Amino acid sequence: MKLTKRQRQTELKKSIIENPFVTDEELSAEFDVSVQTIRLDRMELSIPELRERIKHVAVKTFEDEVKSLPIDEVIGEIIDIELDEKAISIFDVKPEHVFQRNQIARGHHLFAQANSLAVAIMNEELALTVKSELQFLRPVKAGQRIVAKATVIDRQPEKNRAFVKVVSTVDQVTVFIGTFEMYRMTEQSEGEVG
Amino acid sequence: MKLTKRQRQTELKKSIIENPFVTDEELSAEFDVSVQTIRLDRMELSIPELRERIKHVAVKTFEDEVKSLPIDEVIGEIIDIELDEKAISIFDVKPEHVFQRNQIARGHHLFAQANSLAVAIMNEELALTVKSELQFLRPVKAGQRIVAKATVIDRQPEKNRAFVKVVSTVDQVTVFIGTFEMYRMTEQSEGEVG
DNA sequence: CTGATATTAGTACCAAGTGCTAATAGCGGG
DNA sequence: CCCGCTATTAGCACTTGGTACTAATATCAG
Repeated sequence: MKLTKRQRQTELKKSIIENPFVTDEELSAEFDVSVQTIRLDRMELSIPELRERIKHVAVKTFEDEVKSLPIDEVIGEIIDIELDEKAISIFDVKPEHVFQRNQIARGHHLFAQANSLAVAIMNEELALTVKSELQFLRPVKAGQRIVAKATVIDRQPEKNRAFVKVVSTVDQVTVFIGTFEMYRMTEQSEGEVG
Repeated sequence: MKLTKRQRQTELKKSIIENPFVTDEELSAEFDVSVQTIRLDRMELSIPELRERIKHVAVKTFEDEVKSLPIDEVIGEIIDIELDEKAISIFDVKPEHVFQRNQIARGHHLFAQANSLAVAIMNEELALTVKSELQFLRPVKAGQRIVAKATVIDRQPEKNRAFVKVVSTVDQVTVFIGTFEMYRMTEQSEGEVG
């Protein structure tokens, strides 16, 4: 005996999920039934035709790509700054900043907020990050607001260096700590850093 | 005057890149030419038909999904991966990634590439970064291609930890080194990390 | 005015379907 | 053994979004 209708439909579903690019004709060969039977099965299971399945997959990923573009100019909004001393910025975590699977913010957004704040605090035309140590203490989820507070903890003007500590909190709970060794870039030495 | 052939083809290319789901008929309306002209244009530009374009997008993401890791959420493009061992990704630095004043890439892009590669290499549903140490050795400019190589240097399965080292180079010159302490997220402990 | 290029029109054909009708197969109960 | 039911198969017209090809027309430049 070939397979009961029910069994075949179960397997059909699996097959299509596993490989959405399969045609009715290929499925008809796989299950040794007519193409019409496959089509009836798809109808009963509400499985769309090949082209619609492909399109669906494509639209999904296309939208994902559009979403994953961000990280543009300034990350977060600076709400207070005293150059060379301290600065505060806020960053609202939105759906596009988190892992889809568990809604936890991806690390580079926390880093980006902290790092751009460290850059901003430098009273300099431009500053570059040289070294950094980070601790991701607690996961941050979509909908939460991260408050990052940066403080200049050490200055070495002769070496064009400054050290900045950034503590990020959500509802007064520390979620991230980063220390940044910053290089003050003056106009005569644009090329190298290390 | 409508548009020259050349102008139209340039715009056509843009239109299709922006929205690969557009049909020849829609394009013919957009540019006020016949469907045949659109088809000739596509031929000259070697742009495949709608269904092939959609399929291409779908196949791309489907293959990514089959590898079943958050590869679709990686910054940069993964060109080689051996789960739990090593991985390589490339990231092309574009104008939107650099400081306008001196064309140097912002640090968080280098971090994002390295960190997401560290996440991808973990053979795990989801991994989170716990700690990280970074060195920005040389500035990277727009137009350059960063090659990041990640290696798992230590595993502590009992603690759900792994240590990943990422070295990023431009033209064989090391520009960035990062070490990441990663937390393997298993289904029973979803909540806390620190 | 002649040629070359660009554009449009029209036909036949294809893949992978939908939607519909109709025929047939297999089996179980009375 | 026939009735009724479900399952399966077959066939046809039609759809989308094209390809491949031929032929006619438009436009412009020398």
